[in-house]
Amino acid sequence: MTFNTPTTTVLYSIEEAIKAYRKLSQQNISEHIPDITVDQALILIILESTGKTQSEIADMIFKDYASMTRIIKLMIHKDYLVKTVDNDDKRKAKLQITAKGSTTLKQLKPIIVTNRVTALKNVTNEELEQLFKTLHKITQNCQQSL
Amino acid sequence: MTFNTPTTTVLYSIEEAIKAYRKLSQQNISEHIPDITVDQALILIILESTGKTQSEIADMIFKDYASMTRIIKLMIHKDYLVKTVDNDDKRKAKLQITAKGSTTLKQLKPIIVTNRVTALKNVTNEELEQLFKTLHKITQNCQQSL
DNA sequence: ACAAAATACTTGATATATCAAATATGTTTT
DNA sequence: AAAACATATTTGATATATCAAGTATTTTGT
Repeated sequence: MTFNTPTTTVLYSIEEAIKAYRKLSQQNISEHIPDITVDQALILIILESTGKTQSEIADMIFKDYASMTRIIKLMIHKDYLVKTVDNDDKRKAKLQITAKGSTTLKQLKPIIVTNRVTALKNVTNEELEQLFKTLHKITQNCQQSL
Repeated sequence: MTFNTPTTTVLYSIEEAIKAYRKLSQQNISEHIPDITVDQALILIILESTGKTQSEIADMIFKDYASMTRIIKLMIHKDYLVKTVDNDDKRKAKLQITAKGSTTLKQLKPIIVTNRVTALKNVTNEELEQLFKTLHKITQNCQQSL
C-alpha cells in the first residue's frame, strides 16, 4: 500500500473535470443571465418537466435539504418561482415556475446545450459509454461502503 | 440539438461520483479524526512533501485564494499548522505542520489509501487509464473555451 | 382514537465558495 | 527614485454545504 500524492489519483482528475465544467457553465450562463447559478438553472429545468417536491429535486441534484430550502428561497425572492402548500399533503411544497422563470428557461436551454457540447468535444460515444460505466462503478463502490 | 434531461448526461455522473467519493472519504476520516475535513487533510499531505505557498496549494486543490485563507486560519486555530512570513518575500506565507499536524497526518494516510482502494474496487487499469484520458479531454475542452 | 414514528421542510451554527475590493510587498518602467 | 504595475494574501458580502435540532403534518401500531 504505497501512498500516492493526491494529485496523481483519478479521483483528483474527476474533481478537476467537474470544477472546470462548472466554471465554464457558470461563466456562459452569467454572460446572458447575471443573477442565476448553474444549480438554480438545473432546478428550473427539472421543475419544468416534472412535478417533483423540494426534497426530490434536492436528491436529484445532490443537494442537502437545508441548502435546497435556502436556494429555493432565493429563487422565489428573485421571482423565478412561487411556492404554495400542497393541499393533498400539507407538509409538501408545491413549486411553480413564474413568467420570468419561463422566459429565463427559454434563454437557458441553448446555453446549457452549448456547454455540454463544448465540454464533450472530441469525446467519442465509446469513450462516453466507458466513462459512464466506470463512474457508475466508482459511485457504487463509494455508496455501498457507507 | 436536442435537450436532454440534465440527469442523463455524463457530466451529471461525474458530479455524482465525486460527491459519493467525498462523502465516503469524509465519513471515514471523521470516524478517526472528528475535527478535520477532506480538504484540510489534503492540505496537510501537500505541505508535508512540498514547500508550496498558500496560493500554490490553492491552485493544486482547486480552491479560491479567499477560501484558502479561511481554511488555513481554521487549521491554525485547531493547531494543525503555524504560519510565518517568508523572509525572502514578505508577501508570502510560510506554512508549517505542527506536532499535532504530524501525528494526524500519520493517522490520515492509511485512511486515505483505504478510501481510494474502496472507490476504485474492480476498476481495471485499462478503465483507469481510459478514465484519465477522457476526463482530461473534458477538462481541456472546458478550460480552453474560457 | 391516540401515542409513537415517519415524512417534508425549516432554522441555527459553522465552514466553505465566489466575486470584488483592499493591503502589503516586490518588480519594472521611465 | 518615484510611479506604475504585478504578486500574495486578506477582508467583506453573499451564497451554498453540512450537521443537528426544531416544526408541522401525515401515517402506523395497538
